Amino acid sequence: MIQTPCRQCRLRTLPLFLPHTAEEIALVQSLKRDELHLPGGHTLIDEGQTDAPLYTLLSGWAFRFKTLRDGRRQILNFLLAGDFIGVQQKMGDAAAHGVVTLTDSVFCVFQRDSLWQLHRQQPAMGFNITWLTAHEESLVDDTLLSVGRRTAEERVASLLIMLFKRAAALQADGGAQGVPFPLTQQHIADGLGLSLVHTNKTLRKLERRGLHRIEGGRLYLGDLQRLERLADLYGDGRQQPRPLI
Amino acid sequence: MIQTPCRQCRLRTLPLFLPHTAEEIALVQSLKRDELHLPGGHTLIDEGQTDAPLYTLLSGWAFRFKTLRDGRRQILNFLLAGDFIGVQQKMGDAAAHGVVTLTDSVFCVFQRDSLWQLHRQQPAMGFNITWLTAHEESLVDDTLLSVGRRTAEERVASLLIMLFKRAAALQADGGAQGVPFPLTQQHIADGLGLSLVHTNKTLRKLERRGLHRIEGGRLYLGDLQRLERLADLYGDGRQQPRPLI
DNA sequence: CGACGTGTTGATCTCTCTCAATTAGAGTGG
DNA sequence: CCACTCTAATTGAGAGAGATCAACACGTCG
Repeated sequence: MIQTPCRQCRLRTLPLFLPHTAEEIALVQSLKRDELHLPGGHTLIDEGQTDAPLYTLLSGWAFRFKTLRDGRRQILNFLLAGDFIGVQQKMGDAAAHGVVTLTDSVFCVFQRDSLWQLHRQQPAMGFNITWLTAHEESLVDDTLLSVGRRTAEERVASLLIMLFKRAAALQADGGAQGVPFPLTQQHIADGLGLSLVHTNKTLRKLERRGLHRIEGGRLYLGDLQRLERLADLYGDGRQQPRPLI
Repeated sequence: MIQTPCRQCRLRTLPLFLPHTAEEIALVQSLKRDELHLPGGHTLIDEGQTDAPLYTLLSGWAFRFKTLRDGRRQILNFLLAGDFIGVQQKMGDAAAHGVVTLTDSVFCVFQRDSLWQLHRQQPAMGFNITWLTAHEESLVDDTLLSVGRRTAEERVASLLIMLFKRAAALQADGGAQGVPFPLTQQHIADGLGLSLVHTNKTLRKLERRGLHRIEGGRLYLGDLQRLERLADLYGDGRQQPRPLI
């Protein structure tokens, strides 16, 4: 088990993340219990699990989801490097959603009371976590708007744009050569409240219009402007810097 | 303008809210800038507004929403007494959603850096706010599951149950005599991603089956068990105590 | 009393779902 | 090296849940 020291965390070098003091980093390091490597397609947290710790996604892709008894599944959002997992459940609560990996992933595992320790010992980090949590909610808000009020074409377009931008922000080249795209069409469907078949047809339609291309596990956007117009997405100054822990 | 002292806040007496120390309450009081009284149907925050302060809903009902350019509207969630408003936008950000009242409402207005002051001076409250924010996200998660994967009947049933439970928790009688229900069918439709007409037909269908009744601005549930089964809602230990600030 | 907001209902229409079948690629074992 | 199996993508056809269009009822209010 290779332990990455927080001080040398690859994520810290990205412009996306806030700088932190040595004390802050040392605190985070002291709370880190383990590093968990999972292959793609594996369960990190089961729906209803009661004892899930706090995680951070160090590398890879994953997603949060909920299901109905008969198996209908809704993906709540996709998780990329730097995202938090498990802030929701207070100690003792059942997880209200499951988490599954899309790719080989590495998670930092934190002890259960980390959230409290962080707040208590470094209020500035606590404040950032509140804000991060609120920001994650706003991602779900966006999806809810899509699923509730956009047509299939609009939904697919906006999802592609969102994922592209998030993934591009984690790359040095900013997505010039496309971004990794490990989702199957079933994941897209479950993320947008669509059926698999209709998702496929919609995707093909957009592709034939030259709006995007998915190939070899990578996503390339053809005409961002046209996609954004289709999705009714505002030019979008939303892409905020997200502090790491 | 009547200023309710936080120490005597009506909400504090409800079992729903956590106890707080005198220092905590004093701090909150010191950060409170104003009290805002709005009639029903009024805008508290415009979509895209950049300078919204932090609010707390002291009494009344409101909702958060987003719209597309052509006017399609999605209600993200309904706000009841005790809810926070505006944690999302960091200072300087544009509000990602609008907020409008459903009934005459009273808001506590807090200065912009309150969130930070709370974290800095009372980390325990900061921690609670993080958790509250995460909890609010889980409400949106629930709605997303509904809108993405439930049929119209299931959606309506689950919304009625959710609102009933939330409203009942704010009442002394726990909803035995029904709960206030200030939504129009258009609000329900916009909260569930349905059309107005179909919402009406679905509502009538459930009503004819004796599952609920809306009358004189109050909601009465006929058969909670049957409604929950219809909505595919789990018995639900979810109703957590929510700390007030 | 007319205008307006809200609720109700019937009649289409259509977007999306479901069912079914086919193709392609990756992996496995003989 | 080749059947065999599995998963993912693709496409057509028919069905259906929910949208849209249109009318009307009812209460409130200026």
